[in-house]
Amino acid sequence: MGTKGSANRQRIVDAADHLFYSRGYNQTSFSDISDETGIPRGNFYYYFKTKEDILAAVVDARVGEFKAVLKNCEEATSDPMQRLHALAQLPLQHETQVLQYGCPIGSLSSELVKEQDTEISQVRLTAVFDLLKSWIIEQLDKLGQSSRGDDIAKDLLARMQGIILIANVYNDAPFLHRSVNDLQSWLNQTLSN
Amino acid sequence: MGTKGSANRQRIVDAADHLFYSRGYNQTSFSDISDETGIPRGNFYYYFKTKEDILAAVVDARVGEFKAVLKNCEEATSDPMQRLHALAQLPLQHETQVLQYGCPIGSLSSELVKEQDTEISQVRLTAVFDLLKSWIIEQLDKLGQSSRGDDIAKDLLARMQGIILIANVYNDAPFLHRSVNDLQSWLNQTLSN
DNA sequence: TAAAAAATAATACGATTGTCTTATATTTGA
DNA sequence: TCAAATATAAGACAATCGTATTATTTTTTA
Repeated sequence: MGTKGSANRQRIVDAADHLFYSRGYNQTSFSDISDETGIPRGNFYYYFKTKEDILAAVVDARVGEFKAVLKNCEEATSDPMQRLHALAQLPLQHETQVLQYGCPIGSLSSELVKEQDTEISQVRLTAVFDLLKSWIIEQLDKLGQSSRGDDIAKDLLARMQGIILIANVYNDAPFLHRSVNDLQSWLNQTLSN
Repeated sequence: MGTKGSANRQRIVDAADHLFYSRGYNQTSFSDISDETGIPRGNFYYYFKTKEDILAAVVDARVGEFKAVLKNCEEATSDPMQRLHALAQLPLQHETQVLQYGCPIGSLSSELVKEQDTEISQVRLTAVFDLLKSWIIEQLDKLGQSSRGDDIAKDLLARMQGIILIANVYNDAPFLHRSVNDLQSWLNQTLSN
């Protein structure tokens, strides 16, 4: 798998990424990915031994995507507070998708956490959450909140997840906007101590 | 379907309820329900025309379950504030299941909201959420919060969902307890105005 | 108690699932 | 340039899916 062929592999991952998000992991079949990429279904085995291997590649891809997003946040401003605000506002930048499909991390996680018998690595499952959490803690450290860092980070993630879930289920754009706004007030209030 | 037979129908719904919660709707097959009930797989058609009909019955059952829970809250105390606190504490009463499988409403909703092509009634999807929301609004009315009722109700639901999702994904009991506690502080603070 | 209705059992159906194999084409390196 | 490695294509595989049908038993009702 040297120079070529990586292209097709990437196309599979891209299609799977999109389909896992819009339809869910279990509801996405090899045929679906085949239809979207034009690559024959039976050919996937050359790139991935199992469907879970595709999932692992998709999770890795999302980790990469979010790393890029966070890097953007870091380059936009050096103020940790503004960075956290940027993160909180992230759902608004993907409003249409969030309202339609929810959070790409949260919805996938809540689907995969139910797969008890299969061998979906728990490490992989929370990989994106872990990335976000440690980044948040980094910012909080700079704000002198190192003692409460872990708790506040989890709180922020939980709030974002709850907001997105309700906004998604009810397809409620006004709620999403108002709640993100409230979330920012909460950030200001919580971090002013 | 007079006197008898309702028993088997109910057993199917009960098994499906449990399996949809622990494995998810799409990951639960007729064979799974058959294994759990002992009722032959091919026999389900007698009681339900399609799998979605079973889902509808399960959603109806959960609506019934939550109505009973809310009735309990009402009988325990007549104070709307204490009732809301009881609701916020509900996840702790089902701690083990919540940590393992998440919220029976939230996880199912976030799974079903991705089924765009099929004809899963959106009304049914949010039935339990709607029930909870209107009950919360009722309590808020009595607290003189009728103007902000809808917003606060959604906020409470969103917060609970976010807490449960993070607690579930990380299987984090301490976070669940702390967050429910924080949620109650928030209730007191929000409703003291 | 006999006919009608309801319930149960068991099996079959076509379609689709993820996986795997084989055959052909393309690219690479000596 | 020619063998070796890589990539692509296409189809077959058993298993399982939700659904449907038929036959038998049980219950109800007149």
